[in-house]
Amino acid sequence: MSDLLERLRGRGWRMTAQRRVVAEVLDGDHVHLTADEVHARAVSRLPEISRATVYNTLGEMVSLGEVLEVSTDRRAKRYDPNAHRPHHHLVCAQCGAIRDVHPSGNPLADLSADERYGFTVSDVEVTYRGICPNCSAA
Amino acid sequence: MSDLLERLRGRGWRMTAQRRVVAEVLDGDHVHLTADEVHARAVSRLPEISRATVYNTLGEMVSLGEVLEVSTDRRAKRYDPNAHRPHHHLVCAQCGAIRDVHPSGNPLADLSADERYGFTVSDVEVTYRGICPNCSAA
DNA sequence: ATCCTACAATGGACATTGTCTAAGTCAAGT
DNA sequence: ACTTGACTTAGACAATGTCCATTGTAGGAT
Repeated sequence: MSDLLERLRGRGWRMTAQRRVVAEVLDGDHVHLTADEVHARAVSRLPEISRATVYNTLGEMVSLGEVLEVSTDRRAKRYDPNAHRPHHHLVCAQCGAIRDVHPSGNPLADLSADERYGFTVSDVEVTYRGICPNCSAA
Repeated sequence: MSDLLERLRGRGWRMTAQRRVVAEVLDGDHVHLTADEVHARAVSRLPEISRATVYNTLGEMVSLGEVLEVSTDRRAKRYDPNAHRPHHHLVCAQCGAIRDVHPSGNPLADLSADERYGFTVSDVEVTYRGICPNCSAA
């Protein structure tokens, strides 16, 4: 089940109970938990795990490129284990639900040279906003 | 000079010294100050202005649609007085410098129906990241 | 010009998210 | 089983933002 855990193990990561739990909590599709949500779920499996460890572990997974940081709102960062398929995000403006999406165009090509102001542009991040089916029904 | 101030006045905004100063500080092109930066500059003109007032005033200008909130990093929100020309942002990953940009494509059209998961998509926000000329020289 | 009153400003407490540190603990190689 | 350096912990701290009770004031009414 845990592809993420497998990949991390294969990189000589020192495996600890805490790291295992964090990786397991984070695994899955369309998963975008905040650090404190990860911590809350981790605590239910390993009650003595500390907040700092969760933050550290998430940070390491990001550095290793196994997890992406997502900032769809300006509250907490969210962590996306689906790091190996490039994608953007669709966010419900009301309830905050997030889906991974794969738009067809390439926005990098849409930025002309004179709109780059001499920057070396390397990355683009696209966030779609709207209302999810649940919220528009209510 | 202050278009922003003019527009606000024209909406029956109750004009106070504090609001005037905030509007003046914020006016201009490629301006993207954080709330505390606005506060710092406001204080130099009106020493007794409080932080809460700056936050409130910025929030009201955003509600009135005269100023945009921009979240290019996950630290402080930034406020962009250029609310009447739709645009996206180009951010230096190193020093945080921000330029307004106007890409040619329409990313909304790039999101197919089956990638919308039933959402009513109304808006898209694009952030380009790269290194600015200053930082790449250094 | 002065008075009223609703709206605005103040300052300080509080909340949330995240970082840091010093000390204790443990995984994994030998 | 030892040893060691990496990991974990708890809690203090920092940055950003919100809230509330109190005080002040802009602008209309008199």
